[in-house]
Amino acid sequence: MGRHREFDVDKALDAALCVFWRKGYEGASYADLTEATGVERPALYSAFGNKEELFSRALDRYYERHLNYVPDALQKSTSKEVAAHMLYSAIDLNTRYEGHTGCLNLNGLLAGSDAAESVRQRLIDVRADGEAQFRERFERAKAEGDLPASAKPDALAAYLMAVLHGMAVQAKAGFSRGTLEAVAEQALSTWPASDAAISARSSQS
Amino acid sequence: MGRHREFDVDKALDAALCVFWRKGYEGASYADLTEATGVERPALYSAFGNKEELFSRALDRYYERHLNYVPDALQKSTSKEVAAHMLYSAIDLNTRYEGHTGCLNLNGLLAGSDAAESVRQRLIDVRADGEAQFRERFERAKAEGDLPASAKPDALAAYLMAVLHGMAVQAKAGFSRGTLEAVAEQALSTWPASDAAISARSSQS
DNA sequence: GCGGTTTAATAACGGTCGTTATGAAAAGCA
DNA sequence: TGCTTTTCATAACGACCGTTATTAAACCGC
Repeated sequence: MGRHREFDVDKALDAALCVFWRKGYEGASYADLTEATGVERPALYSAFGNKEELFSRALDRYYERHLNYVPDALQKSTSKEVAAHMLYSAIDLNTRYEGHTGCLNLNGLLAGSDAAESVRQRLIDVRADGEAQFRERFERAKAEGDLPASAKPDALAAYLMAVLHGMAVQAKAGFSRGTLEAVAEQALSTWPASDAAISARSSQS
Repeated sequence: MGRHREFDVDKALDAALCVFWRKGYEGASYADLTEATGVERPALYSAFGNKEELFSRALDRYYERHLNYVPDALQKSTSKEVAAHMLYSAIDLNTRYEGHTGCLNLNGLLAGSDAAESVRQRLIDVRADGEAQFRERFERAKAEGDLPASAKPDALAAYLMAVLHGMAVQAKAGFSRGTLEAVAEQALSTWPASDAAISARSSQS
């Protein structure tokens, strides 16, 4: 007996998941959660427990619903296929939703409240500056023949930064799907050799 | 005229830098900053302005003092040397200080307050679980001959996750220097081929 | 319809956040 | 020594944080 619950627990959890995905754990306030879920705070507490438990539930659901390609990847017949499946699935996940890019797991360690938006933007800008330096450096290397003509300096710069910072961080910073795909290709291949080295190698065989 | 400043502005900024490095922007409170710097709040405000300006000053100093290997890397003669210099310098920076691992830039997007420590640990654990799955999968691939006997499954798993999450995130999660170095090696090479493919290639030449 | 039980919404709790008013202490100049 | 100026430490500010008492409303079995 007793009064019936008036909201859909699963839908509320999905809405909370999106909030955590976008703002991280600390960055997501109950004001955000009540607005996104349409459920008042005490109802969230009675349904999910405290904030940490709610986040834990959202994290579990994230792995069940959005990271469900991991088992598929693990079942591929070769390790390289496993890696490729993971990389391209992650790109898809990280860029599918415009509102919450990146990975919930990492964004929980990444994002802050709205009050820190300008700071985050500043960090993103500084990061982009660093990448631009490498892109320019690789453009120069390409002009000097250090890199083959087929080399994509922006993709190389993105790859190097991806190894430094991670693809999920790049997705959070608003990178395009195409850029992430280029990073994945580089991650699965080797660093390009110069045209001179290539011609030397082909003349050797 | 007027009273003289009783604390060293540079030392206070260095102390604040370490706090931001470890806890991120939002995660670093003025209670933390006053404790680390030994300077009371009003003095920090008069010397640096508000929190955002103090962080901006710390970020500038971080780039000047700790990321000063970037220009050196950019001056290397080949792009691969540039990448290698960056990768190994970053490993050194990310693991040099036990108190503030990783990268200040990323940790500003990563860390939260102490109250969220258990949540962060939870995320770290989940991340480690994901990596363990790939390590196990690569161990199986090694046993099946999909990977050569010289392959290091834990290094391969770390590499794949590094492409997904980034080296700085791994450093923040407490990874060893050796693991990061292995990731850098992988990032500079290609994915290992199976022993069968290697013998086929060598018999071809 | 009534009692017992569960949920709903309002409002408030103590605590901490970043920030600042306030008055005492120290320094240079007259 | 006084006067002015700057810095110092104490303490408080309003706002928001996560959390919860409190009270009204909705449901079930009788």
